[in-house]
Amino acid sequence: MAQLPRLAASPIPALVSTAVHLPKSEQDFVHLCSKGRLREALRGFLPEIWSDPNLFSHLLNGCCVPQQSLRQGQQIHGLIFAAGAASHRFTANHLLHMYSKLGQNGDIHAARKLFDEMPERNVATWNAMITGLAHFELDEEGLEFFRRMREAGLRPDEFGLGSAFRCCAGLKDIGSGHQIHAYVVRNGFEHDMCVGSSLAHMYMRCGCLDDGERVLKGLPIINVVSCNTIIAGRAQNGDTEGAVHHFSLMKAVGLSPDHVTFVGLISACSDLASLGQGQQVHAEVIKAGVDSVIPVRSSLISMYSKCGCLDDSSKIFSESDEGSDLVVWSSMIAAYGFHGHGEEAIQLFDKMVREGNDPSEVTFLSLLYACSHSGLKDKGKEYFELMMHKYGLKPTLKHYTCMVDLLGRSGCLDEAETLIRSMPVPADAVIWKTMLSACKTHKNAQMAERVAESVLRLDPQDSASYVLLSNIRATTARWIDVSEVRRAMREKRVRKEPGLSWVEYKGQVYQFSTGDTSNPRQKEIDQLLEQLLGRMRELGYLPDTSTVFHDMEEEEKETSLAHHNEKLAIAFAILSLPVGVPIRIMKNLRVCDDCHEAIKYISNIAEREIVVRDVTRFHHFRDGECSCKGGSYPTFFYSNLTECGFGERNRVQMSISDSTKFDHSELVDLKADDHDGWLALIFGNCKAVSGVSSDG
DNA sequence: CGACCCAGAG
Repeated sequence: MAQLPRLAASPIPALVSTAVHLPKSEQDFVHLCSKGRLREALRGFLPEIWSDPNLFSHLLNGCCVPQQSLRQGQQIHGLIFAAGAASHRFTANHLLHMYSKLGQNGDIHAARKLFDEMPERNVATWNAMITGLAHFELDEEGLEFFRRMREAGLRPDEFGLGSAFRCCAGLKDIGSGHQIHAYVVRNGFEHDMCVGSSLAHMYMRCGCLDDGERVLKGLPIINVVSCNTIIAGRAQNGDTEGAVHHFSLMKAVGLSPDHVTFVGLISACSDLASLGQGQQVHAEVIKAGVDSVIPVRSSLISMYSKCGCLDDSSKIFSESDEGSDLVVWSSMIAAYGFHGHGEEAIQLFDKMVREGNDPSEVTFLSLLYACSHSGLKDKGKEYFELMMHKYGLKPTLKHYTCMVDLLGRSGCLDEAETLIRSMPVPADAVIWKTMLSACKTHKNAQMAERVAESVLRLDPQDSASYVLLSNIRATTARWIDVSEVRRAMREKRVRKEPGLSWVEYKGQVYQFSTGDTSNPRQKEIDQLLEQLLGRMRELGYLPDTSTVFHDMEEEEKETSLAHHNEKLAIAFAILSLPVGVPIRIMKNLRVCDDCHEAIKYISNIAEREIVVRDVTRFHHFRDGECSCKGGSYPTFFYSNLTECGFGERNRVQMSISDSTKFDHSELVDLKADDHDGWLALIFGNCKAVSGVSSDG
């Protein structure tokens, strides 16, 4: 609980010492407050403030402008307390709102305490409390308060309704959403822009895109917020094309996109790992002048990292003048983790703490993830302790899963299992699956069998567990048990999601599925794979058939493995992409163990850099090593712009270089509205640009 | 007092 500052007789020296401008009128006072310049506001109005409690509301609003500290809000609270105005309902509502709205800096416990102690509550009181709970993602409690408010005989207005929908959205609780929607219709709030937008947002968050868009169509006008709702909604539901389409639509009707628009678009681009698209949007961001807005920055950092351009992430991070924003730090820590740069993630974390920022539980999650994926077991354990004991943060199931991953990966299987059994939250299927993959890595069949059963208790559809159980039992010749597993699979109608890989070539995306032979260059692909396989075997490669059902013939198993979708995609890429361009593959599942091993060999034999982005992370293969086992890693440079950004008809002289391999010039056209070209310039990879020449 | 947006395990 936040402590009130001691103040007694002398009023808050810290707040009044450095005033430079004295407000003369109440209007001045309000203006200064609204800009967050509270010291100056107070300095000129100190006498009056004691007798006019209404002035406090302006001060409290001033506490909520971005970049204000909780400390300052507490000081104002102290002042109000000293003035005896804390129980004034109007002021108290503002106070509640201040604690609720300071974002990460807020103090929802303080808000809650105030709420509980308030002698009388009106609709605004409840609204402020529900808004605060929604703000802190305490969605369940938020809805609970909404219900209590109605039980108390109060009629929720448009303010409370918006927050209630936000809670439903957070919980993906479409049931409550429907109920509150009915209340909205009955009470004539359906044409309110704010209610409508948050209602539409709720539907879209729950996956009901059409319902959401219908609500927005029923609103009296189209504005930036309603467009943003659609764009973000489509983006979150995987409809990147639709999001981009609505973006051009809103521009066509003359609405200027704001930073929220871009945040939605940028996340859409990282979901698709579509670098070219992301760069275009980045250029638009710069044009719109919102590139220094914090949420935009953090989503850009994340987008570039997810598209494989860690360098660009760190460039954006280092350009942040106020690198002090927690989310920006966390995004960068996560970006390092995503690429297996655990040491850098730790260094950044330490730096962040040294500069006086308190990490959140999300920061710790990213950090633990980074430790786990870089094999930094002891560091991970150290930070887990730090999180609980120094920062008093209660680990969530996600943190425990990270720790199980960390311990399991490094072979401490017993310790990992003990952690699952002793943690204060109930285990879910995911944490047992994590445990299972550790058992597999460290070849502990006995434990794996037990763990696989735990997984299946919680997720009867998990095909990997069935395959594993069946194979373990087959190796110990327990044939009766094997048929039992098969029967269970049939009964539960377990189906495996088919694995897919994608490669981008000349602006087109090629898709590959295992055993697929529909590619026009299939003959060449097969030949190349055969050649590669022969060479791989000479170098010591052995197919790993442990993930394939035991009852196939050995030869059949190997043929199946040899035509896994990722291998097909890589063969196609080797045939198509020019030498020196990194091969970038995207996958819908995790890269399988055999392919992971095989790609190491291929990177060596074909002398290619291969970057595989699977559902969880990046694998950078180079010279027979993968970054995820602590090896070296390549970085992306704009040398591959020709492949993923520039059209073929555009030409300008630019020379591209990096510190390692590439140093060459090429011709591309840089027109005034050539966003990619700008980006190359902005990122400084382009050393020189000569005059624009015509096509050909 | 308000809608839309940023970091996140496997």
